[in-house]
Amino acid sequence: MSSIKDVAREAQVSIATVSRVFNNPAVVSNQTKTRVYSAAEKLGYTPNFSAKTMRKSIVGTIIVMIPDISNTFFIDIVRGAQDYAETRGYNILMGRFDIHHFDLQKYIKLVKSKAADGIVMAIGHNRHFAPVAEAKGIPIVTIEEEFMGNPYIYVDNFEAISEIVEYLISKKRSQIGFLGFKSERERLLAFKNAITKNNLKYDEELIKKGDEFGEAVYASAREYVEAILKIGKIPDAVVCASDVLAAGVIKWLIKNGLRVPQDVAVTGFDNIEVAELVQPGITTVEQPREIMGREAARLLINKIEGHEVAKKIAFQTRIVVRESA
Amino acid sequence: MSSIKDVAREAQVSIATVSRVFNNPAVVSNQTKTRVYSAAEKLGYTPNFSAKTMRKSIVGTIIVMIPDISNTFFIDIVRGAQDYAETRGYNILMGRFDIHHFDLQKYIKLVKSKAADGIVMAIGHNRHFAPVAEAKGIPIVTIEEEFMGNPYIYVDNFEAISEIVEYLISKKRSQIGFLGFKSERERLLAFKNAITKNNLKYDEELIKKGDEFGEAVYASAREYVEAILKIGKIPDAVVCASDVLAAGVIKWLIKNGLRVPQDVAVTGFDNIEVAELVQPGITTVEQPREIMGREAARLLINKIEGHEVAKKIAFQTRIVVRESA
DNA sequence: CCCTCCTTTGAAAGCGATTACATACATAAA
DNA sequence: TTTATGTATGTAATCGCTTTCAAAGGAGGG
Repeated sequence: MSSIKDVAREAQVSIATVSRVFNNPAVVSNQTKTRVYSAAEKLGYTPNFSAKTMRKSIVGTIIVMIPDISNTFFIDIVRGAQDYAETRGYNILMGRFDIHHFDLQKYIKLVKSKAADGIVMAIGHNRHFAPVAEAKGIPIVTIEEEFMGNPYIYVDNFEAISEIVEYLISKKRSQIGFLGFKSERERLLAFKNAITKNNLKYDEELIKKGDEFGEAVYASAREYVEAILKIGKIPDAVVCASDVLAAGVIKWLIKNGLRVPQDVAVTGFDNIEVAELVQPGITTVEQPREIMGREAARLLINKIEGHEVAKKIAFQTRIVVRESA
Repeated sequence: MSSIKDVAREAQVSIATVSRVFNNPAVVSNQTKTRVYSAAEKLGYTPNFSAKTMRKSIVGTIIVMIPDISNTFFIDIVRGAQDYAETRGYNILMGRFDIHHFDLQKYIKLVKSKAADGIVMAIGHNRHFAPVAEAKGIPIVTIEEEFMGNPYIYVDNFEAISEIVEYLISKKRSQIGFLGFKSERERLLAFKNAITKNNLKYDEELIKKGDEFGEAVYASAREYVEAILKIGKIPDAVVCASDVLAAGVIKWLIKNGLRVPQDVAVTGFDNIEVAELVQPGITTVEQPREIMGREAARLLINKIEGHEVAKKIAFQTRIVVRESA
């Protein structure tokens, strides 16, 4: 590939002038500018990225880390972040973490070595991270959970779950079960709180906290339905901590001859595509995922560029009513 | 941040020695090595990425471009690519293209400017790309479709659709409809071919090629079901070009009082999570998505590193039978 | 004891750009 | 005409690292 030197020679100017043409065109005369442009064109010149960032302090790349679940929830966050990053001239490097890949250290290293400028960690609720000494001083923004005092974006789970429970109560449901993963503990706490606040019975037998990761969604829903069928205690509503769980529960209820929502109402969480695709459609809680991604990117980039940023930003959820409840 | 110079001073050696310790430790004595290591540790030294790649020809980053649909199909490809890339020490830069973001040029530029080494384009079937002059000479591997003579990974849609049609015939279905997007034209052609090959009637009224992008899945399925209901010609099976379409079709059939699969069998394509979550589960065609992603990354990285690579690699699909057919 | 060879290290060039500083020339002000 | 000011360009230092080449010192062979 041709370098700035080649262009300089071709255009018969110094390399400084060539550099100016691309970075500060205002200061160079029109005549030279055209000479340089056509030389660059002729040689197919593209400025070398590494050389540039070696002199500049900002690289123009941010890392977005998401858990390794094929969950549209996180994908939308990435999309939002990317949309925004683009407008500020930043690229997105995909990061990942799950039980198998706990690579925070690796990404921190990428930032330290100036391969990227900072990290958005889409943590997900109640996945906890021990502080990492090396992470100090590098720009980080998290989603859903605080991490080492860095800014974060979140939604109020307590309020959301509370709303959905109250919605069910308004529909005359009184025996309400809950299904979620352990990692969604906050949603369970919120559920417990909402139940007792409204003077309903918090029935441990109708509660299940799955232990698993990723693939286990389907099995977990099935086990839940089979368990309540076995003890013969059928709730008139089930609050699920995610839409996929809700879809699974609906599937197994119907398979066992129960009607949704007539016999059992089911609610989800997240409002991903699935919620609309299944029959009956799932009543769920919508979180502004893309916007959360955007905001995370915005905060991060502002931080990178040295501006003062908010400590935390909360977003409102919204109940989307479909047929399942 | 501290540089190689600082470490050199701290360890009382030359910068050349420090560099050797990190790149070619075999040639330096144990004594010096330990001195350098502890100096590096003490100063929190991380080699600067840009400086390094300015001297080396390989950056260690590949771009994976996917269409901007929240489709787990593409996400799995990215995951596969990332899994593999990691083992070779490469990172993934997220690229994107859709009607709104046709940014191939931008990514090509990233490669030309040595911010990345090459591109995996997860094109998707029958999305066509006009050749791009600038793309010449840069390492590219595509998925599902050939592009400018570059290597590509694909599955045989013809065979897959043919198999699914024959499976339906074996289940005594004879009036078979098709629903797909325009972009899935090859699957439609394959469908047509399979129908006529088996001496069934290819009935235009039972075929719908949606025009839309992204969000339109749900509406498209609904329109299809309403259309066949209106003309009163109910097929005994519907082949859908994707699982989300199939889920939508099932939903609307059930809503209109039809039974799946008793009245109408429905098949999908891709075997994404949804296929298992809905009731009835969707009989579909599985593509080895992650593996395709891996292979794409492998081909690309080999190409980047100057090895000879295959021209194209085909993968086998597999029918996953569930309840919907 | 001298010569050769090997191991270990340092000096310095160069990768491709940005940018502070200097210079040259033209123009406006005195 | 002389001086001050501004515009356009060039020179050279610098960013952090890799790598070639050379040199120093020790070990082994004759």
